[in-house]
Amino acid sequence: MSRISLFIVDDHQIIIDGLKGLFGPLEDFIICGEANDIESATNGILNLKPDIALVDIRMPNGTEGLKLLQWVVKNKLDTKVVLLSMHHDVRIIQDAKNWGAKGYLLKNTGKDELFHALRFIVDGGVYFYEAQEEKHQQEIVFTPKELEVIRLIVEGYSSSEISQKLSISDETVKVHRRNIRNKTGTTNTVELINKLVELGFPY
Amino acid sequence: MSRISLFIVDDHQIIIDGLKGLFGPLEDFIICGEANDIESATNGILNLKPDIALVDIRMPNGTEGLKLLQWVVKNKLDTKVVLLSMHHDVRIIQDAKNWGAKGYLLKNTGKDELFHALRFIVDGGVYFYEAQEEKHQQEIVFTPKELEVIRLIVEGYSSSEISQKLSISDETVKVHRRNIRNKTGTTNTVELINKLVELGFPY
DNA sequence: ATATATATACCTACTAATGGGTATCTTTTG
DNA sequence: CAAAAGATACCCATTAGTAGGTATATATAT
Repeated sequence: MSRISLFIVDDHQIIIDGLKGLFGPLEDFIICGEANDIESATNGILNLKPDIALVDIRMPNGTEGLKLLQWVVKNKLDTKVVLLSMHHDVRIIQDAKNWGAKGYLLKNTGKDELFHALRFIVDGGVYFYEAQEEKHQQEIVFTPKELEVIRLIVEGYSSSEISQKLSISDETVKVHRRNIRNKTGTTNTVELINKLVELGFPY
Repeated sequence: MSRISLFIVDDHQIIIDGLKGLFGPLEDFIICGEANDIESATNGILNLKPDIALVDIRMPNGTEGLKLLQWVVKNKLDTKVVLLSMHHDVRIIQDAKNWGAKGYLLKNTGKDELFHALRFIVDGGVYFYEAQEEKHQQEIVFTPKELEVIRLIVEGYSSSEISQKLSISDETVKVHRRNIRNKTGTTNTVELINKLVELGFPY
């Protein structure tokens, strides 16, 4: 049986180098390529046809890891995409599952769990990190419309701008903002943004 | 000559594992310990007396790496502290230099530069990353008062709260805010925060 | 089917923020 | 010394955000 070929995509070179060091001593893995951005990644994956692409979700321009995932799926490539993230983000995990990712791992995952997950995925499994009921802070659930509003708030748009983009009244936007503040226990937009970061939201 | 002992502090286990993999094959380095938080780090450094502590600046509660640096310096330990960061942040680099750090490296530094820097530091040098005149966006310089105001803005305080904390008029705070917005080319607080993140500011 | 959740939109009232202006005082720099 | 930069504080006007209310329609779930 041939070695499992890995392609690593991360904008932080030190993580790529670190993963190389991690996988170097292993008999059953080989890192066949790497990329620091999406364009290089698509080229590399097309040419090298790796078994697995290990992709950092958060890159300079938002969740580009998801875009790469979508590209792989749309092009019907055999490469299995495994996403790496700093945070446990239920929404992104759901998106990733829906788009056909084979795994979602946190960057503070230990190497043994990483190896286990990748071998499991190559054998046809999927491996998604699930928070183990750390319900000391009960999960905040936003409605779909609230999520749309949140994404525009964090971009810096005002309520009237958001109302235009969503084709609703600015009064409605204000209601959504109020509900979002109440759900998050915050009293102004900056506090809200800090809370969202704390929840691992913007990545 | 004995091997250079390294102690790694990072809240992301995968980076620790990655660095272990990186240094594993090297004859002249040995990783003698690791920690995911400040308390474990102080214990480990006290007991193991490593030559170098490689410390992630940004941890869950702000720039804790700087706190660890200060602790090492205040306790007059022989361990040399080298800071790792995601961003090139002139203010933090200056703080780090003032507090006696021996180095400041970006996480997207390649492994060869990392090795070179650490050997250089062990030999008595210092190694601070300097942006190589990427003056396509000219550096934004904030006055000391503006920096105080910025740090309170990003915490979520209103102008009147900031005025109380700084014992100045809220009208003066508004002036500082206006000047800060003008310097950064932003028109509201959320845009400002996004700009600051882009500049690598809050870490 | 009735209750719940979601989305919509309005109301009032108040506070905060933004974008201008002028002016004074101090410190630093040439 | 004169000029520039920094910090202070006020003026004006307008927009934006916060905090509460009611109300309606629709879809979802018990």
